[in-house]
Amino acid sequence: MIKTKSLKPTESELEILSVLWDKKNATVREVHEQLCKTKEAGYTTTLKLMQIMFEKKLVTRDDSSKTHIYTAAVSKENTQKQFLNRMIDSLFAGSSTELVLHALGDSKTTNAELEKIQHLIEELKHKK
Amino acid sequence: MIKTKSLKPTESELEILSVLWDKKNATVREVHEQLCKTKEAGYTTTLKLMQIMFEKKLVTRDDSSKTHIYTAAVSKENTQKQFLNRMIDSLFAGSSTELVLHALGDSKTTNAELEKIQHLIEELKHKK
DNA sequence: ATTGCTATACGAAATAAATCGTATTATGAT
DNA sequence: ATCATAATACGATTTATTTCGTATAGCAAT
Repeated sequence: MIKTKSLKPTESELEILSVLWDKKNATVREVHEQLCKTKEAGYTTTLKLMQIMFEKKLVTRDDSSKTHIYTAAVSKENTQKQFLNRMIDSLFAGSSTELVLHALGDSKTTNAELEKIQHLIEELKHKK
Repeated sequence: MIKTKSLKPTESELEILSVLWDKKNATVREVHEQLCKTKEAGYTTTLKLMQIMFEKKLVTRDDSSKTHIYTAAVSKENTQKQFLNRMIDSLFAGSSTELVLHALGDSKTTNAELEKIQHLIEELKHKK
């Protein structure tokens, strides 16, 4: 088992990671443009954030040319898992089922999606 | 629709809320004892936190006697919903299905629980 | 080479969260 | 009434996070 020194991205870092997951890799400017669509932020703020993330090793970068190119260093899957688990522990008494019930109960999930979930559940049941 | 001025509890505040949800109401000491089981913290730290939560109206309290009695002022359900939504938005591209798939895929959910979820899904499907 | 543009580096201020020490006050037992 | 105990109040410090101004450097066009 790999020691995944659980680095916990902050909210802002998460936003940046999302962009990087989406684009595979991007410059500070590209990330910044993307963020601006939803929130208000100065360019140097984004830059600083990404530099800090680099120090924390949340991202890597290619600095061979003047304009650096950033890439997420943590996988979306692991990060999702990490947040999910934290949430399940702190809010759902450790029961992932409770979380699922809430997530579904609330939402306007389409039938197609519900069926997708049903399939997964069938698989899981048989795997036991 | 009630204006749910989205108060966002911090991690520490969430831990305290959990105790209150569990116990219905409790003194600072009771909350503190509970927290100590899992983490390290000074009594006055817990006290201060709860005082701040009182100012933020995350909790109410009965201060008619010297030892105040605290009660959660936000419901577990709403708080769960709020965090779930935030998480779905920021990490699962707005797709609650994706979140559910992850939550289930990862875990050692029992068959009984899986069936519980299946029932809910059936209900949801027919409600359309 | 100088100018103008765009980038990074870096420090420092502003804000938010968590922690704790000390002062004060209420209450019950002597 | 006095004392000991246990509670709250509150301010100060520390740490984390976010924000941004300013300095500096690369690069292309003139």
